[in-house]
Amino acid sequence: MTDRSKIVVIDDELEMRRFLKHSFDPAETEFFEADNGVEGLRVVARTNPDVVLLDLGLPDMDGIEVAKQLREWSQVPIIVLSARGREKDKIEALDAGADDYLTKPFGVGELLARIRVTLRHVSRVKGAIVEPVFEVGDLKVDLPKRRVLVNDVEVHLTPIEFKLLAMLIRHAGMVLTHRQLLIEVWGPAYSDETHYLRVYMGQLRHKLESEPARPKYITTEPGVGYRLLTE
Amino acid sequence: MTDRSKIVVIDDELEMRRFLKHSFDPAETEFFEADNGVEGLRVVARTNPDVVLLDLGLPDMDGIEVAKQLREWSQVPIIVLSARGREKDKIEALDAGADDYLTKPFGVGELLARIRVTLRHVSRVKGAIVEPVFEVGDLKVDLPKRRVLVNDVEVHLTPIEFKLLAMLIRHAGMVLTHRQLLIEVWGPAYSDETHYLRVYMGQLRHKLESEPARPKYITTEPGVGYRLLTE
DNA sequence: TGCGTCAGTCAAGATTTCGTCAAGATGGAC
DNA sequence: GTCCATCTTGACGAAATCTTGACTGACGCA
Repeated sequence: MTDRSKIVVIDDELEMRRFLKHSFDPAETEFFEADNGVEGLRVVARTNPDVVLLDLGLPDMDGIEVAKQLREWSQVPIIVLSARGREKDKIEALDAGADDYLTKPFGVGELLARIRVTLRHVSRVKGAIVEPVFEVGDLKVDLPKRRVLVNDVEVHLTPIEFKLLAMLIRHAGMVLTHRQLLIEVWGPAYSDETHYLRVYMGQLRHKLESEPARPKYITTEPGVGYRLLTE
Repeated sequence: MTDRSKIVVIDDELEMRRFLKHSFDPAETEFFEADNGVEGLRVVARTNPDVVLLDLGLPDMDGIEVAKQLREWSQVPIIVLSARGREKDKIEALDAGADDYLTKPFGVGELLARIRVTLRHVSRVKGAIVEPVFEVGDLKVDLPKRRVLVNDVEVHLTPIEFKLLAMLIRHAGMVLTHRQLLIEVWGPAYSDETHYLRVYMGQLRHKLESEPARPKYITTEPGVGYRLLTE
């Protein structure tokens, strides 16, 4: 971490953003802010920060939803800062992909210490970062914007199709087993519904491949799963 | 994480240990306990757990000290469970190497959610750092990605072929008996079907060796089994 | 030499898994 | 309520994989 750490704060309260801004040393930290969820996602996509501080009570969308959407294309550590102190909220946030949960009001010292912890994790993980824009052949996928282009023409994907494709992209080049895909996209209760995969892989190929019957991108590993080719 | 997760609890209060023990599903979790710091360090060393739950108020040494000593040789995630709620304690613990800090009393649900978060980190790190790519001669095998290259050209293996090769690689250089291979790949009921091995070793050689009739990699140990040469 | 055992090769079914199509079922917007 | 996009489910031919058996050759041994 030779460079300054980049931090994004997503919170609608101006005072909270100011308070946080003054909690960091500008010599060590680049500070970005957003006052709603949509803007927050955009800022994260643009700045590729080291940590995201996320408030749950946003004007346009729930913070949990922001965390989930972020997790579809980014591994950035998310620390939730919330006035909601109920256990249920914490569990939900953590399971949605948050890395830590602090209940307001909190001490600056503790926040900084918890940020240090997450940065420790990141430095261990680095190398597993995924570019937010995936490109191979005629296919371009901008995960944060949820846009898919084939030959520079936008293609519409349904929610499940997109989730499937995002999962394949996050592990591009690797074989993902039927089980892994089903659990990640449909949930643990669906881990045996391999038929869903056949149907949806077919739909994806139909939308993305020039020759769906002879796929260039999404290949089948018979008896095992599927793989997205990287070149 | 096919196996059960291993959890070590270091806490001097018997009730707390019992409470925690009953919070986990024994089908998913192996549970170890220690009621003081020295014993705790020993248990961690012996069991190599996935998570450590650490109380700060131990009879023989301070929990912070336990965390520091642990960090000298282990990366295992540490979640501190403490009655001390002061910010100073939290900061100290987190900077000593703890990954999270929960103030007693806490809800089981939240604890479990935070454990899930740390396990998520671990599995990410494991996948990122360990790179078990096997290489010998013209043959490259990336087990996690399930990719096999011969002369940098990808070769497709069927599920059984891949399982066989993976088994050989995990024990490269050693002789694996017919029995061992059959039990591992086909299951205990097939331990006498040596004919399967002949057929599949033939197929593997055909796909991997330049001269299948005079194999460089997969050699036969007559009457015993097969061996994958390492150089 | 003749016999039995073991290993390797080949290929024909048998079986499992895939891809495709399309008809309901579902659920949200209006 | 209707309409629309999406998801779920079933049916069936195609493809890949697995199993099985027949045949060959190598080797050791009586």
